[in-house]
Amino acid sequence: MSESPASPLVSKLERLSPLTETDRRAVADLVDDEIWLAEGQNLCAEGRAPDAVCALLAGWACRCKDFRDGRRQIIALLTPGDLIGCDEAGASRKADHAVRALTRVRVAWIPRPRLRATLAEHRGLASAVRMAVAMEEAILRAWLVNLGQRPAYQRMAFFLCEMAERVSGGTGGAERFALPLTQQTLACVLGLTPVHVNRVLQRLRSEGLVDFHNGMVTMRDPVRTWALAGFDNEYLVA
Amino acid sequence: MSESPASPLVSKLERLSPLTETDRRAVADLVDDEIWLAEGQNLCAEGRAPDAVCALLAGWACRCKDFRDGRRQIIALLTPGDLIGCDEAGASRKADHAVRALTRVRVAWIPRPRLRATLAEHRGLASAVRMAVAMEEAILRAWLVNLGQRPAYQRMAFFLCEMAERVSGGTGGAERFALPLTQQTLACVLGLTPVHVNRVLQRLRSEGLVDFHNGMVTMRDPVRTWALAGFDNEYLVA
DNA sequence: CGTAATCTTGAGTCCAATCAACCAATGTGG
DNA sequence: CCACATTGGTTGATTGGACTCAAGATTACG
Repeated sequence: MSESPASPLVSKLERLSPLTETDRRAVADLVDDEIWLAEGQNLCAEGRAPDAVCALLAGWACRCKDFRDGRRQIIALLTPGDLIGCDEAGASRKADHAVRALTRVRVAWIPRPRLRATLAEHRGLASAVRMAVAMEEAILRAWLVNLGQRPAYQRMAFFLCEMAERVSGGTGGAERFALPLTQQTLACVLGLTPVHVNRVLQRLRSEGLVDFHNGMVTMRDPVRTWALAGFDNEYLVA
Repeated sequence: MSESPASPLVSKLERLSPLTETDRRAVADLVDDEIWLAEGQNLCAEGRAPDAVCALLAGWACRCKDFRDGRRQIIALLTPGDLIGCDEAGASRKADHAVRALTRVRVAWIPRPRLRATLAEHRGLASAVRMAVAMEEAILRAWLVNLGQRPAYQRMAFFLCEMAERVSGGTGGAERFALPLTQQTLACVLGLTPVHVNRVLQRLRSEGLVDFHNGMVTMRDPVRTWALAGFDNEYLVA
């Protein structure tokens, strides 16, 4: 009811497809329970069939594939407003990866039947959710290309360009933004070692392109950085 | 009506979710037009919003991201029975990649409104299609992990394990099967150079694990190959 | 303050890319 | 039918990017 801090869920969906006032209210009614989770907690463990959908309201999380030897690959980064497990098929498949909080996070649980009912009733909302799913897939494809084709330096540049676009939410790319990840976590995202991540970041800074320090990114020369990375934000627009 | 060569579309969907006889007939009615396309032709070009869905009936295709400098990354391999562009959101987004025939292919065009109507009417069919989409996503995640975490030798082994599972269609992994790709194409799949692909394949053969020759794969020691690759077929089961 | 993360730096190694031929199979046209 | 071009595969030598190992500097935190 309190309209003050617009739900990140609403604002993210709204960016993808126009919502009516009724749609917006329906979103607010979706939530069953909201909780805080500490960094490192699983929103959804690997191997379990997720019975509920959830929405990330605050903080950062990731989809993460862990190996027995301690190595891990981060498959996706999730930011406030992202829906987790909203594709219906998810209910009947064992999760092939975990969803884990990278910071302290606020999570809203949504009973799957309620989501289904709401989406059936509100076409605009359903369309926005489909767009969200499609964009998450597009990001996944972009990451695959990034890992497959770009060397470390450009790979990092590409990733930072993407995050600048994503956190700005379509307002043309943030030039300074919070990215609450350690260099180790960055390594898990990019398929590099922490040591190499460190060197690559230093090089980006010394070349005057991007500055990552203490979880804050500053895009010092977006144009040259885009060019270096071969970045094109097309896949992030609705 | 002719039951003889079961439509690959039906059999692939059936593997994911049980279909009624009515469902099966509905699938047959979906198709608008069937055509042959030559190797190298685009089923869907990058940058175009695909107006129709299509099904691959015969031959192999891929999702492919091309760069100006000639490099390319293959994002997914498509085999008979795969649906292309069936996620509804696809209609309103510019494609961030091309879908291209890797061999001569037979393609069935499906008008999007007709698909929508059919899925609305046949819940079992809709469920199977959702499963197909979910599995394609799971494969994409597995590829990301493969590129991010495994060195070339194990990466190739993992890929071949996956393909053995996929072509066998759940019957326990083919030990000999056709994989109509050149070593260059394999390089585009795995983010390696053709030269290195060649060396890796030779090593797999000389170690008695897998033999790839002339578009035919022979899994000589599946157990050791799975172990080497850290392969687990969980993500490929419905 | 002391302990633990995280970040930083350096030296050495190795995997995979690059560069450059060469071979085999296929196909084309004179 | 044979010269020739083309494509895909094979091999070797060399280079370089990223990993490994190891130690030190910083920062965060109880």
